[in-house]
Amino acid sequence: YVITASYFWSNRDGSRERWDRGGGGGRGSMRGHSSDYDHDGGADGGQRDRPPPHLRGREIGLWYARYGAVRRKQADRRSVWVMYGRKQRSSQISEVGKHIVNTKNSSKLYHYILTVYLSMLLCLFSYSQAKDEPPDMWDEDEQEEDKEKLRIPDKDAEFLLQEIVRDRSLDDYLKSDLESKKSDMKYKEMLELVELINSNRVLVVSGETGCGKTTQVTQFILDDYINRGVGSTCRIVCTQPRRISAISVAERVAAERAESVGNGNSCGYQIRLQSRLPRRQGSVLYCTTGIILQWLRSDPLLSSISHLVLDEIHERNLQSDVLLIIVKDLLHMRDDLKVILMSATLNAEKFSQYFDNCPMIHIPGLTFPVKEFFLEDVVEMTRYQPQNRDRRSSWKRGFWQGHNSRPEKEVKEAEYREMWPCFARTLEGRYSHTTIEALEKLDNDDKIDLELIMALIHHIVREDEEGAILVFLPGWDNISSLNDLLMAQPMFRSDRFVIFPLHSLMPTVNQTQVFKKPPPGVRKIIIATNIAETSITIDDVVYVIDGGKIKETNFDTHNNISTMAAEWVSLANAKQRKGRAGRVRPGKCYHLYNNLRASLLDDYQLPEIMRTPLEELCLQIKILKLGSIARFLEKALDPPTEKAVNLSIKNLTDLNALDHAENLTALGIHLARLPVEPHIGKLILFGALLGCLDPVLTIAASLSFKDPFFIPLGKEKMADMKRKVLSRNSKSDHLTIVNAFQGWEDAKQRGARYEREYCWDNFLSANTLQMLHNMKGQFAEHLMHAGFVSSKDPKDPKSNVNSDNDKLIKAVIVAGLYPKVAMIRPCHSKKRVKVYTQADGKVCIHPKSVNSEETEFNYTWLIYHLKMRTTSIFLYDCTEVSPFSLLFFGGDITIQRDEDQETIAVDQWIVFRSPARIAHLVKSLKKELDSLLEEKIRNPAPVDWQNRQSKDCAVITAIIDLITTQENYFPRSILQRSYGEKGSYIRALKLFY
DNA sequence: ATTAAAACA
Repeated sequence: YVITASYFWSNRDGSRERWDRGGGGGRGSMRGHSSDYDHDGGADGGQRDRPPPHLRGREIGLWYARYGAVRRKQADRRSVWVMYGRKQRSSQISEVGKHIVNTKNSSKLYHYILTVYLSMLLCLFSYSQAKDEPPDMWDEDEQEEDKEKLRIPDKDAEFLLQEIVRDRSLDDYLKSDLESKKSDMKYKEMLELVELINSNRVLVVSGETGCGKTTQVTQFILDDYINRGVGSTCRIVCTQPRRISAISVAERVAAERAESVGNGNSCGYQIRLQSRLPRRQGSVLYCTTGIILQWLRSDPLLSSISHLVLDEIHERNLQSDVLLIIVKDLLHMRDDLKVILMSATLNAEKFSQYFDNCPMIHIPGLTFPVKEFFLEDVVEMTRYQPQNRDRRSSWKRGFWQGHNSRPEKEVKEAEYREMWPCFARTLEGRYSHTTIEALEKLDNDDKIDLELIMALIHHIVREDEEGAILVFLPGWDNISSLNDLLMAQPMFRSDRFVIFPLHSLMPTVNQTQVFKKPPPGVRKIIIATNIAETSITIDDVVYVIDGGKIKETNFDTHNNISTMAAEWVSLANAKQRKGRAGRVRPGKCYHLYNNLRASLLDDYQLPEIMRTPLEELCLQIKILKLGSIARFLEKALDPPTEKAVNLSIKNLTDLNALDHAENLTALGIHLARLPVEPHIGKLILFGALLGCLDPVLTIAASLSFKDPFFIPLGKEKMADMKRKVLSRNSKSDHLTIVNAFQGWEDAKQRGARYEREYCWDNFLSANTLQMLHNMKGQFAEHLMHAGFVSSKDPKDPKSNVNSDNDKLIKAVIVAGLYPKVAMIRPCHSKKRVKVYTQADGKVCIHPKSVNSEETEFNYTWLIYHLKMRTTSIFLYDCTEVSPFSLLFFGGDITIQRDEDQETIAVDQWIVFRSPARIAHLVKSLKKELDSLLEEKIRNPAPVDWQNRQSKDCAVITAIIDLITTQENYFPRSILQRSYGEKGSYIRALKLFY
């Protein structure tokens, strides 16, 4: 059963506030007079639900009357057709009530459509559009408001100083208005939604962003409980995919309820390391999905929760998919739990089917209409002629496509090629010949045509009204090129334009400037990645240029490697991008792909659970005691492949986190408890055991979150240089971060001014550094609870006796990240060294790494964390490590004679030449260390560094001494010989001494 | 054969 309701509450409160302040452009209340009266803008534009401030007395009443009529007309018009289901199939609803509508699977499924009109809700709930901006922008806005007031003192004075005389007609109007709201049928119908929730255990609520489901549904439930006098039994938790949205939604809801967030009020939020909790009973909590997954560890039934609302599940994040599996099982154990799933319209049905065809209710969004154009329209209107390109790009595409794309994509591509001639014929007559020719040319190029985007921007600037332009591109490269192209033209350099590149690595993501509406006559152009699809919302965008591509990571199980490549967007992406143009007024969206391509786009991107390594998830499944990993994951909405699951289990077994019966080992339990992936967890444990906690936690935090460096556009080389300086010749990206972090701590201690200066000078993000700092605290707390350290302070001296020992820190990185090892082979003919891994053969050090141009290494081995295939296989971060660190903290040691050489090898492939006598000594010392570490893992206790007699201390200090001083005993390791074998290039390297 | 998508405990 599908139940469809239409709500007509004002969803544009946010835009109203903006217009009030805007003054500059469009139909602002400050400047509009008559225009506020004859109000098509009342529905589509400026003022939404309050009369303009310059109206007086009776005029206000008249305004309300008129405005109400316009709203109702709008509501009627919109309610006639409710878009429903995939591919814009629509179901007609002729009247309020229940109708049976036939949908796709007509033989199986009939849908009840219940329409609920709630147009008057706008009076009861002041709702405004959820925004995802960082909170700091609000401060800016308040300043704006102040300025605005100063600028137009007479208007304010007029409002303030007017004489108040009793106006009986207004009195009557106000009274009847209030009563009609109270008794309105439509308000009662709102209660039907609540009843639907009360009478079903699972409900799918579908609606586009901007329909208000996130802020309203939770409040409906809560208020219903309170009204029925059972408010104390209601405890609603609503999950959000992003930290910022959890906070901003909680703030909005609190504001609607005239309360502050948290403080034991009715609404609060909780995200990692930050919370403002509401009262325990009769409240709504917004939290990130990960929070719930953590709760499950202490309360597998979530027994105190009455309603679980999962928002934005259509995004198909790893965590929300996992929570869905758990919730589905949880319903068998908790018959009093209510689950509300909130999704975009496009695939809401799928969630309903997953929960045994649970009821669905649809809430139409009320964003402004956005006119869509496709490539053929864009070419026609710009009369664009593509340049002939050299053929190298298509050769390269062909070369990598087989490697980087999923097979389904290739099938789609073939289908596209096959249908192209037919499609081209349908264009004839409707489009000019030059356009069709241009389309054919464009079609043979896989790259996004930035010249075309330039032409389109020119066209918009020339022909269209004012309003910001947002361009979606897949990555840095494109953003940078388009920025250069624009900046090459004097027109765009003039003060009539402001251009913001937007990318997670660029400092612009933190600038409030980006969100501000520019002064009149100035056009804002934003060139962004998909960061502007969901994470960053810029309200005044009116024109969206959708480049049509998006970078997607994937996991290639065949070659066992993560990949990233630009792919065609999904329909969901395209829809989301389009929606970005309709936030303040009707907008336009230009898709840079043709209609044939559009018809072949996937509905959605592949769910994350099918694209990512699953090790961490497997540990979570085990610690939550959810049974067999494979059987659990089979229950997913879209299960990962068996191969991917088995690979993860194998990796965990190799890591000694799981035994062969798939049970958590002692190590596995510790790793599962730490909120990081298993390799990072191991890194953290070793940092604690070897007395270099603080720097190692910095590395762990950075690897599991992100590194704190910004890269300003156009200053890439400068940023590289700054990192190189901070590396202090450590030949390590990881120690570079430690140095940067310590520098920040020192600067911060000297004062806020110095902190700012330090971050600015070194291209560092203070926000990220602060987050890393907080995460370190969380890790240390875990370690203390587990018993590995005696203090929850990462900087406690007892945990940091060896923290100044860089060689030891590098060895700890080996202990954590092994077996992610690469071999360096100096290349004398060329500038750069060559790097190999066992499984991939030749790889490259990513140019961002401080080691990318390094030629003088002390050792021939690197340890890395992130390896990904893009145009080549890159190691994104790496640290040079010594043979002893590999011998002691790497895998199994074998000693053998190999072609008249006595050798010692780690896991058979990291081979060093060494006399058998020394090799056996190393092996037995390693054995001591292993048993000591195993004992420590079984019975965690801080190492007693004071008592040199204790066995712990003796073994560990011996090894630390060896690692620290080995150069004094052994000359530099030298590559002696290497030979290739099937699949793996290099097998042997020998330590010469 | 020189590069960077997003997000979370």
